[in-house]
Amino acid sequence: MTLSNPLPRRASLHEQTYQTLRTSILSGELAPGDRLVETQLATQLEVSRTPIREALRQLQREGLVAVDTSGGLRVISVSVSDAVHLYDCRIALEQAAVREACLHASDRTLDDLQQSIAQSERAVQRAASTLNTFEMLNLDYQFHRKIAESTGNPWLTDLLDQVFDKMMLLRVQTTRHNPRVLDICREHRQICETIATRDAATAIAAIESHLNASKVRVVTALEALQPSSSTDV
Amino acid sequence: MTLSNPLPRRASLHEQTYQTLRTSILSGELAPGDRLVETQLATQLEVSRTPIREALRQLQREGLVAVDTSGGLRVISVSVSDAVHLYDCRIALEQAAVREACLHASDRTLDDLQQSIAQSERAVQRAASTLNTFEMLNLDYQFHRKIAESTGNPWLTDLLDQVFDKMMLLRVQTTRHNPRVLDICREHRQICETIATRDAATAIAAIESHLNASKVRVVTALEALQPSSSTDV
DNA sequence: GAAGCGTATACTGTATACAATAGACCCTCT
DNA sequence: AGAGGGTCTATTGTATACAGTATACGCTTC
Repeated sequence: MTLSNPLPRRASLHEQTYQTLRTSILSGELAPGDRLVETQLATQLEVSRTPIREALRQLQREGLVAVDTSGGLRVISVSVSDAVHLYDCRIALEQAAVREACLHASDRTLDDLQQSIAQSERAVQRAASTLNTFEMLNLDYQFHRKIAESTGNPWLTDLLDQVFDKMMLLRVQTTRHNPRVLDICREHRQICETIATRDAATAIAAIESHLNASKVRVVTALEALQPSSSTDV
Repeated sequence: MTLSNPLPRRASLHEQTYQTLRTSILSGELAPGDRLVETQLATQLEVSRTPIREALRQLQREGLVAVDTSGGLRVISVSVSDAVHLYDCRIALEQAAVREACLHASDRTLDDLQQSIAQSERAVQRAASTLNTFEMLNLDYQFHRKIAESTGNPWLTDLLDQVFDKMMLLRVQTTRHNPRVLDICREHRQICETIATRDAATAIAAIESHLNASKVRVVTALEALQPSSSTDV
């Protein structure tokens, strides 16, 4: 008799703490600019400071938190120019992603991609009034992430994850109304179809158009929030 | 009487430890596959385990070390397919970098870039027999990094830094002979000149050509080291 | 009221202790 | 000789203690 599955490993406290803090930041519960105080977090999460410190070091390296002038850590704040810069990075990486997806994605993967768009559409129609911003942004990024994954390039996926995290922060900072949900699903479907044709040039043009439109929308929203920033830019 | 400079802040042990470990990994002193044992590192660096753990968490998030099946940390090992994938990411990001550099780099910055190429050439000619691999790769990556910096996009620079680190690891793994040093400086000069013309399409073509040549060289070298990998790919 | 100083408290950086787990080594049995 | 079990040692995960630094608050002086 052989046992086919090893016993499940319980996630370490440090790992659980990391996930909790990361989700809290990306959902906006810990807001940009908030100071992260080890002793308070340790009390709230009912762990010692050790897993807090270790999780914060990882979040620091990810760029989601940064040291302030007094040595304390704060959630980063994403400015208009950050938004532009992040979109530039994103466009570069996602163009590479769709090009590689045209070359390497299996038919099975493309089917999965189509399925997940359909699921997103159904989820959005069923729950349009109850999905919060975090959840809807997650649907958006999950689509893009699946394309990256379909390239078989884990480094590309990891780099894009970092960009998506910061854009999540940005979008949480800006979104007081729902993104144009059905439009986005339609654009996703269009991108997926161009990938399925295996025509890299068309797919690249489609993703670029999609992201440039998104860039304009987000940057405009950010500038509307911060009139003084727009005059500085 | 006012004092114009604050007192210098000494780097924390955690920060010093991080830099030491990172340099040891990138120089090959801690080799790919080596296990990183907290207690031993703490003894060697004469600090407690705390700054070791914190530094290792950051290196883990950077992807330079990874957890093995038993929960211990090891320096990652970069395979042929990793090499290909990293070059794909690099090409995408560096094409964006040269395009933005054509748009945004100040004339002052371009002069600085030319100067640093000249310095590299002088350093290489003066010390061709004594510069080690790490130092020479550093000169190479410094050039590329300066282009990224000239875009004014800190996120792009950070993403590229991550890619460069892993390629440093890869190159340390493969380099038993000097890279073609003078050829690289000539290619760098050529890239810099195309950026100075502010012609993005030409600059993009130049960086792509440069990186594709490098990709072929490095992948070939890796495959030569690992004959079994080439049959698997 | 505002500014400056002193004190108390809170926070951060680091070392150390304890418990759980992994790995090495030795002994016994087949 | 090889396999299995037990014990010892080393390592990792986590909590706690201590020292240095930052911040808040209260009091005094102008």
